[in-house]
Amino acid sequence: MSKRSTRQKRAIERVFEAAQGPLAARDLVQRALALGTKISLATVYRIVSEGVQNGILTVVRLEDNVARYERADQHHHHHFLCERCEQVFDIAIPCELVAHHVPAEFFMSRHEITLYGHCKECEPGPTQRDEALHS
Amino acid sequence: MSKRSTRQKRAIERVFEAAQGPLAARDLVQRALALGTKISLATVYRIVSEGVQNGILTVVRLEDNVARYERADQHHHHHFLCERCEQVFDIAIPCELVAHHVPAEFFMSRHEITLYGHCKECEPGPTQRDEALHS
DNA sequence: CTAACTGCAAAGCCTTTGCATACCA
DNA sequence: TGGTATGCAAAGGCTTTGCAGTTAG
Repeated sequence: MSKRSTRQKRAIERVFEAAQGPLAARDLVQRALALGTKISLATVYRIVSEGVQNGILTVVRLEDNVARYERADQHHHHHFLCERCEQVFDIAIPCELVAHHVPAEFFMSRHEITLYGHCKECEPGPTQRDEALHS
Repeated sequence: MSKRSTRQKRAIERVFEAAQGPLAARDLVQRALALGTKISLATVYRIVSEGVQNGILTVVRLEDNVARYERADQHHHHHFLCERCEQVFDIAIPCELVAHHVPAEFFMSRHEITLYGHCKECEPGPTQRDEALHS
């Protein structure tokens, strides 16, 4: 459990409050910095790991292989990854029927639905990954 | 494109033919070895990368942060990750309605549905991760 | 004051890559 | 034989951890 309230923890809390979707460790560092609080990646990882253990945060892992974190106190939702700007957005999809189609030999504790594509701001074109490859 | 047929490539092909679900790089090495073909991790990664580029294979990334690969010539399906034995199983779930619930500001190119839980062989108990932590 | 926390740098895991060797055609 | 493919080891990206210095209470 968290014993002390520090500048860094308060900054991360504020960042999560303002967030529209799950955030990666480096996003958290940048946004904390934007709020005027310097914080290291190591500390971010320590804070979010504790948050996950406490059940305050959940981890979201999509295909791009970076862990993102979001507050656990939201109602159930799903995620959309824009493959151009690499942002993740929260999305709601009815999913009651998922549970009804699990074969009998499996015991499901939870599910994830993830959509991939691009968002409104991102016109069709090269992905950020492509850009990086050619720079 | 693949220019030559080598022992290693043939072994990996055979492994994929026998597979029941997506396989991680280290699984591919082990199973090729079980078929009597020695192969390095580097070569496995090169072979599957090429397969993905050619559209012969697809990548499956779940929450445990390892890339798994499977043949692309299967009809659409989803995945179940047993959090105990860390095996991934193919599963079919009707998903037509997913497309109907995408907000207008997103353009979806594909989706993933992933189930987490445990399989029949794995009784409830500590996960493999837990075991590793306490050994 | 002192236990908890932070930052830095090093290490770990998965994956990719450079380079010398092996091998298919 | 010539060029492709492989294996090893080193490097890269994300995440974790050890340790010394900092800070909350």
